[in-house]
Amino acid sequence: MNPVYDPQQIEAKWQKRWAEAKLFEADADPKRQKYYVLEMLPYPSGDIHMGHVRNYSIGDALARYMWMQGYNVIHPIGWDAFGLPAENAAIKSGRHPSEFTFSYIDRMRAQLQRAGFSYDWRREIASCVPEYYRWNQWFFLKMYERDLAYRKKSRVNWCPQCETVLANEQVVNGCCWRHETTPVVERELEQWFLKITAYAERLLDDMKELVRWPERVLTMQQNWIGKSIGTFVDFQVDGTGEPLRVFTTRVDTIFGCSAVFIAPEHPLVEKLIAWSPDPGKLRAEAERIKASAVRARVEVDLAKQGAATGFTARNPYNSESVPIWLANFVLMEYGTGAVMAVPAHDQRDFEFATAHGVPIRTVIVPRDGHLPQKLEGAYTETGSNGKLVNSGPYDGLTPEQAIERMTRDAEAQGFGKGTVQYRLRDWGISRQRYWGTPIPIVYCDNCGIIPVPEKDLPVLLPANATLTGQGQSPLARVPEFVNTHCPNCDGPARRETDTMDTFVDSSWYFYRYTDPKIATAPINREAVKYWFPVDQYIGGIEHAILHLIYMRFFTKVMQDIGLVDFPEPVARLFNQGMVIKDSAKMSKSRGNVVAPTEMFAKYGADTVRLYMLFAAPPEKDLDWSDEAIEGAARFLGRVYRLVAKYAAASAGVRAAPNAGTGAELSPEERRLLRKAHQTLRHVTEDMEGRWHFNTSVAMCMELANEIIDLEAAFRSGKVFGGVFTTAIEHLVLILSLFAPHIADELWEALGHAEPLLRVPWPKFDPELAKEEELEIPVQINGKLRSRIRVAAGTPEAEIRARALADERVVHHLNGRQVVKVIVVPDKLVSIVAK
RNA sequence: GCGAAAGUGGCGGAAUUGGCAGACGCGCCAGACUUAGGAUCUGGUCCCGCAAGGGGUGGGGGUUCGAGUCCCCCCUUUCGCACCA
Repeated sequence: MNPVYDPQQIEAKWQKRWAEAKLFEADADPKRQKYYVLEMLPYPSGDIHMGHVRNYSIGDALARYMWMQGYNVIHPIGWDAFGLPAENAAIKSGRHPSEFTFSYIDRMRAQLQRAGFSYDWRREIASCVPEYYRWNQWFFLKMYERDLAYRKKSRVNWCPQCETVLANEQVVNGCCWRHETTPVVERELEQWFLKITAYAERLLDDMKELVRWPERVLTMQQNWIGKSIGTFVDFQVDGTGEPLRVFTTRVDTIFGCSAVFIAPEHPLVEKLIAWSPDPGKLRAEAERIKASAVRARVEVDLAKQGAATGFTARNPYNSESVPIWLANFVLMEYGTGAVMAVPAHDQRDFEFATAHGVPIRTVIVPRDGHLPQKLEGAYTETGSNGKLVNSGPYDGLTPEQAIERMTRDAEAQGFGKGTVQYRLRDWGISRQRYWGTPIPIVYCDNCGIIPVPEKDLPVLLPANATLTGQGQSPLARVPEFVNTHCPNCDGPARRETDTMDTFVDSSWYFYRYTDPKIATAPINREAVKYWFPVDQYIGGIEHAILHLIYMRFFTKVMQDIGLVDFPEPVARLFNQGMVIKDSAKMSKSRGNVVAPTEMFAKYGADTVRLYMLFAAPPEKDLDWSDEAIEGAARFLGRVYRLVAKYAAASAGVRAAPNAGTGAELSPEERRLLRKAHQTLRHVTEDMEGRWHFNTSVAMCMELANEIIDLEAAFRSGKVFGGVFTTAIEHLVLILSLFAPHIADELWEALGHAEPLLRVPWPKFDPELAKEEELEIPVQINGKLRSRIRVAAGTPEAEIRARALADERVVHHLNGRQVVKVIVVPDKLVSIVAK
């Protein structure tokens, strides 16, 4: 055995061995309990980054632990291979995006392999190959059949940097999610949408299955779906008979309605302009309001602006006519684009009314109280503390009662109805870019929109498109692609030239892993039945809404078309923190990027991985430190030298392992075994529960320190070789979760033939882990005054007597009267004296 | 503005249920071995104090024999939502 730790040599050796032994290959086996560890698949950008290393080190520790616990572990990886960066690189260089993509995949695969992650590489997938993306097209057709994919002209978010459309989920603070400083602009385009809104209720409802998901992810998704229960009320524009429908969640306040606000884009606006005595002025006002509207979300606190239209609308509840205003804070895309204004009971309306002189009328008051003459702000009580006034037949009801009764009355009289509204919008998937899945649709002059028949899939992405990155879809300039025959009438037809959002690719990839090559269907139902659900999914919080809601949506569609028989694909989700440096996210522009490959070359993968797990608990951000990683390297070096020295010197002694308990053990031996089992207990509990790998690694360090401390005792014969061996073997075995290469190397040096992944995880012995003698603190009036040594389990009375007899305690009591003595066995003694 | 999480040595972080604050590591100090050390090993390292002792977990109050942990108020940071009617 090499006396010097050489991670490069050891890691290469074991990676080769593992591959030859097919150590990480798992096949469905009904006789064995399965476990599915999934990490978010990387985009092939060229090199893996520290965030990947962290994410995958966590997953790898878990996968290895589950293997050692005897599970049949599926642990796959693949490539989210379509997308803009490759296309942009291609535009710059004149080469094809697939060239970049595949060469990057090769490079990053080698880097992941260099890290020694326990992936079953037979299951690798890449979303940019026809064998994969044809099934995106297949899902699209299934959704089209069920009216879940549809085309409509709509105002969409356009990122001028990406030169393409973005989904609502991809707009963050008014900017593109990939270009955080580029505001999105609006465009009117014909777009394909997936009807995720049809699943809004189920996406909400099934959250009750997601008990092992982080609360904040569920909250974010809930907010994103934004369900609210309310009422449509049909006003009428006076003198025209034109209906004007508003949506409200507070119909109970409608007797306090003193205006109707409409969005500047509301279809009624054009009509009002036409009817207006001064159309020019009204149009100008509408333009002004539109320009100041909420749409420009980059602005945080928008002043409330409005313009009176000169028209009034009649409130069907009390036949009162109120003015119609254009208002910049009313959103066209939510509800009906029109709201009733109740300044007394809605803060926004209150602000607007105060600024623009709209009357404020109180219709809800505290049940046993009054409201001030002049309100400071809106009174928004909705519960039984409030009651209705000035509301005709509804006076005296609580807001809750009133909402129910008034909605019922509106329905009975035909001027309104109860409704549920969602913030969630349908998912726009059309992208005017090349490097994505072609949308399998054909436009025929005779037959209209015709889906490509299933048997004609895949619609291949043409290899020869010219990429300019400007505006239109590149596919539109490839005549051989565009021009086709109608599947229906065989007449000339044109293909859809947009490609799909790449989030479609990642909405179902984890199913494909279970049978990555199946050519007859997107997924193998039998394989999915065995392997699903994903037991543990690990990835960054940035996907809390985007990917994690799309993926849930896809699974529900798959359930509806009979592909799977469960509503949720992922049982447990974990979001790891980011890797940062100098308290900022690593980025090329900041120049604070630490390349994993360089660190692997300098320290070895084991050290980097150990450090990733040790430096912070996994859910927190981890600030990379060039110095602190040295500590991880030093630790592995010490363990290596410990075992190397021991293996060389004591071949005879370690042939007699003895991990038994009993009186024959020396105090040193008991101490060593205790530490070994405490470490095992800690790590086992950590893996099963809290996932504070940083403390697990710390425990390994403590165990190593203890062993090194007792090395002399071992040499002098006070510690029997068997016990020493047991302690070292425990250390190496536990370490294999975090630093697998060195662990296998040392395990082999200790005389074992099997790699650690195949060694059962030992059960800790609670008896051995127990402390036998304790030092417990004695407090007098809350201050620590002494410590007494007692055997574990000493009865209360004895502890009490020992504490009171303690020399230091007697000294500190100084004759004062003992009022009370609290003894917590094995923990502490607290004396109250006066 | 609303909601959530967090605030502990010079630094990363320990302290599952209220019970010795600072485990483990980094850094730093001293020493050993060395031609040398950015290798390795040993010891030390919350603050004040020679000591006895005192103080200490963002600030202030409270509950308790006992509070980093529970309660109230305030401050700061991070994240999410921000006109969704």
